Amino acid sequence: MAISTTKSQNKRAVSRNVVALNPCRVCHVRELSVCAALTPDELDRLDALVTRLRLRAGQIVFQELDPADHVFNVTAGNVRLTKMLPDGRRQITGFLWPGDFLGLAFADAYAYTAEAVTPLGLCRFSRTALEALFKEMPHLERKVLSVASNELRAAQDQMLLLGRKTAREKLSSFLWQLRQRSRGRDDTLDLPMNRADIADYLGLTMETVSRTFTALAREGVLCLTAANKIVVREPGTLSRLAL
Amino acid sequence: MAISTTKSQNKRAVSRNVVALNPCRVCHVRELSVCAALTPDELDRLDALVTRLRLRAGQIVFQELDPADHVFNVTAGNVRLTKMLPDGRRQITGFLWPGDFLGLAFADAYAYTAEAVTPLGLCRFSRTALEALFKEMPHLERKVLSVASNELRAAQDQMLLLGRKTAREKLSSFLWQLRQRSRGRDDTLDLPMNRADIADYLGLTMETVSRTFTALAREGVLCLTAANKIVVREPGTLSRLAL
DNA sequence: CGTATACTTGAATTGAGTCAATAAGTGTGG
DNA sequence: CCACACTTATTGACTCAATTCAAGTATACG
Repeated sequence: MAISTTKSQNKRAVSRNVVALNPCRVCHVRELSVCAALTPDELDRLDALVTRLRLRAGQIVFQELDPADHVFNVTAGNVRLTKMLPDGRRQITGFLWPGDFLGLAFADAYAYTAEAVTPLGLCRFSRTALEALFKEMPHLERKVLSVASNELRAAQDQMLLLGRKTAREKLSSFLWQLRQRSRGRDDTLDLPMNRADIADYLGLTMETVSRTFTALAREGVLCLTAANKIVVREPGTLSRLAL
Repeated sequence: MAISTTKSQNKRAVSRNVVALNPCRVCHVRELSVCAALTPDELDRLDALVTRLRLRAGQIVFQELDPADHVFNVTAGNVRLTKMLPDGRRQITGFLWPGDFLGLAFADAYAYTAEAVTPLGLCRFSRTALEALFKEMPHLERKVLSVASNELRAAQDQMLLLGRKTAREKLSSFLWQLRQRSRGRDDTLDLPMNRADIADYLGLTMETVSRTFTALAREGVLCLTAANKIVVREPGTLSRLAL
């Protein structure tokens, strides 16, 4: 009778005298996510509600205007959030990373489409179950409010970028943002998304993104060791360009 | 002994057997604001915490990076929320109207500057007092979360606008948005803000905004009866242009 | 009624986009 | 392991939407 650590909705794991590990307890992104607000016992409650999903790159988590029935936590991989105009012009409003919360929209329908940029791991919760949990765990609701408030701040920064920065400033800001997030590995950035995604995030074209990469590399600020691998050679210059 | 309806922190008004009106009870924007979530008794509690402020056009409510000690409700007039780059380039991330909530940022500092566009009426609450109220009135916290979620949706729409729409589409979207908000008066829009504000909201220059107004008027979509008074002549065309 | 402010219009410039051609990866099957 | 197809990224030449700079023209205000 081996202890399962990967299957969800494991009844045994929630029984009060089992010290052993339900998946939520050993979750490696817990401290990065809304779940950081929960006690071990509360995590057991949550574990009973979760459905774990795996998606391949390019698959859709949900589409704009779908009924907003679920919320998610990203456990692995990256998500892009996109909005489209009727003629196909696309804006990416954000990229998500492991630990990020997805589906925050207390409305009937999602306001954007969420797609897997890379192979993806997700924890899915029904909205109604989460809202029921809010009643018993006000600190969880507080945590979600603080997530919303952070997203709002990020959205305002992005409006400044989209409305007022040049192509070079936009790309520098983007790279600087990535560098801040992946505090750890020296100065090598891995870009999980392609040029078109970066362009649609920054309000540019793929060609302009490519040209700007080349220009920054020519000037010695960056070094492109591969299309998706970037070494920041002059962090100071990059941060100055990012404003 | 006349009943005061304008002075705040009126002890008499909160005593439980006074039927008469504390300012919150007769507030004409209550149903538009977070206060709509509160019962009359709860409004009395709130009334005891509020400071009412009047500002002149151009005055600053708070600045980016100020400690975020207060939250506000707009009771009259309009607010602009701005972010600046070091060299003075400005992005307006939103305009507020009577009933709107201001200061949503569960961080130490405000993420943007808030300025009066017109003469302004505000209700001010200390953040700590509000957060204490959350503990007793979870429906108030829920309401604030729903406000945050609406702002997030608006921010995403604005990112799509800034990143992907043309000048003509931007201005049409802006006017359409105003028309939706002021559902009521036929098709006359009053613009409280000047051309520079509109430009900084849409990621354009004043000149481009002005030229685009002229073009839309020349084509018969609009009529500019005064610089700040616009009659929408062809709402269908405008909505199509707005995408 | 003059002066400041806000808005409009014109002419010239330019940053980023479009269209088109290569180049560099990436994977597949022989 | 290589040849082929396919996708993704880069580069070049040209275009254009929006900006910049510079007058003008309303509008408001003491």
